[in-house]
Amino acid sequence: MTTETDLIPTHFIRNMIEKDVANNKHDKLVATRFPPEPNGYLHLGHAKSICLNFGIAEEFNGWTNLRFDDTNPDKESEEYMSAIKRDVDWLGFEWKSLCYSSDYFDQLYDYAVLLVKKGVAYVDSLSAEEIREYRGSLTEPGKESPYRNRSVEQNIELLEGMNNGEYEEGEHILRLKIDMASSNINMRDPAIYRIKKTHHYRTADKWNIYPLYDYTHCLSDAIEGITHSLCTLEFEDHRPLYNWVLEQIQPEGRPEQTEFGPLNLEYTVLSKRKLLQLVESKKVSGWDDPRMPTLSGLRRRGYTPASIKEFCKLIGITKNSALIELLVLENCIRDELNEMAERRMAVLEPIKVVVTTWPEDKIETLQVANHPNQPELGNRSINFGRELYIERSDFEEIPPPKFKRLITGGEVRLRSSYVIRCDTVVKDDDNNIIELHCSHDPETLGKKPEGRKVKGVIHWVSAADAVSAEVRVYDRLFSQPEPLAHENFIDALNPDSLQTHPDAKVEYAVSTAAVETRFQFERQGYFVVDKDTTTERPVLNRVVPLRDNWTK
RNA sequence: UGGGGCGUAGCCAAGCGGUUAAGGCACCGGGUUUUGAUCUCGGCAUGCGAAAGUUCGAAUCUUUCCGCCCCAGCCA
Repeated sequence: MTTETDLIPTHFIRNMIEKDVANNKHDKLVATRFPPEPNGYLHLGHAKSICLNFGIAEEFNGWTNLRFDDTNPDKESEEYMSAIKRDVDWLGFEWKSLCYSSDYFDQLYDYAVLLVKKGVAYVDSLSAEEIREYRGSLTEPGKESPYRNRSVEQNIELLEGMNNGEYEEGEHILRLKIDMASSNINMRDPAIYRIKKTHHYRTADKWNIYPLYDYTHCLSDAIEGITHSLCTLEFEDHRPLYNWVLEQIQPEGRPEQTEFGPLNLEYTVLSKRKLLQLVESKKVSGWDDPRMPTLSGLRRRGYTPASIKEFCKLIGITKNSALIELLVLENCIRDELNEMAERRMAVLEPIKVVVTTWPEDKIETLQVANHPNQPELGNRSINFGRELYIERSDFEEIPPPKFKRLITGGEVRLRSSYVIRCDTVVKDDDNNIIELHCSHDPETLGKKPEGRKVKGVIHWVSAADAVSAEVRVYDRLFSQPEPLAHENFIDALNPDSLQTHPDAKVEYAVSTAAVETRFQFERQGYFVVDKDTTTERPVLNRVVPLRDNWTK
């Protein structure tokens, strides 16, 4: 007997939080936040963070804020914000408050003035290049800026001037006065405010200066009363700075940062910058291209929220930078759709079959189960007639070994229907197969044929009822398991990641389905109705093929 | 050659000094099957990056070594 707790895998962050709650830390409150910068669409890496942040808070009866870390108006936009909200919502998580770092700009500025007055922040007037030189290197300490010891009055005046737009971008910058010789480069007087005269979509033209991440993030966490600030490993080196700022300012909240390993997935890239590059260079149709690892791409591909959450649960939370096999993701949606999706038949590359033993105008309506193991999903009617379509690849004149489908003179079962035998192959002048003339055995409907075994079963659609559709078969976006290991990841793109079947034949019951309806096309895989679909012409995307243990 | 992390099977991942090192995926083999699917049964680390050491006892503690990742944005 499995219990709820058996299903929740344990990990170091849950262990830590359990301990915190047991020790009455933060009054037993677990408050987290998901803090994306609105500079791109959310992807699977974010899904991992979303599931962790929202999931763990939910488990401990706490709450989670959705916070837009909007401190760099050059790269951010409202389009990204609404896409992010839509995606988090689609996954099924509810945020307690919708927050914006920009809502704290006044407070952040007051804190900055406070730091200047305390003598732990100063306005530097070195150029960006000089600052880089002064910063030293990984092995050499940095040296102090000549502007480091300006008086408080001077610093305040300069800071106000920066804020009032009296200086150009790059002329001055506000830095923390920490330690230019620190072995941790983040502590070598990090910049906390830069002049940027960009219009901000929320604060308009109020500010000429914008705060930087290290300064903004910890304070935003504190202001919101976040208890557990969970982020990825690359911020580990920033934790001392996170704590330093909070100690200086002593805001009410005492959030603590904990880092976990990022998600890497084979045959894809999980980096907003890289994904943006794919979008801008038109290598994909957009952020929601079904090949993209974005949540909107996965959604269009046919993935469900449950399948993505299941994936996040399976991969676990550790401090390893795990590289997950693609099939783990694929199995998640396969398993769900195997349970849920109604079966249909569709022929992607049709070849016509004429059942010569079937009367010209006879139509037989067959009742077919929508699911082999779930009778509650009911039946549907499909017609059998003299002319049918079968898959071109299901017929071979010269069959390879162990071929279980149709061959000249051979028999095969038409799924849910009769056994047919191929008598004649009709070809055109160029030796292309035009159609197959077959005969059926009327004694084989719902019965095994007598005196012989027919081992193959193939799918089909009746020509009279078939609806022409466009079926898009997607494959992995990259042909290399680690695209970023290449000089240029663009070179690792899979040229065959999309194969379109413009004249597929689907049974009628597919053509009436709503966008996002998912089916299993028997023997082939799972497919979803795309938003490009029209009443005249259904468009379907392949989510994932069925498992295939025989080809290799 | 500075700092911060990480190394348990092909891929994830439990394990926190005490029987034969959880589990999942993949893989291999058997059964069922009108989807070469599903389902089902079984197999799959004398070994925990390596080497020393502590201990009656080590994946777990110590030391050294090796490998991989991150950090020198006025990005987040």
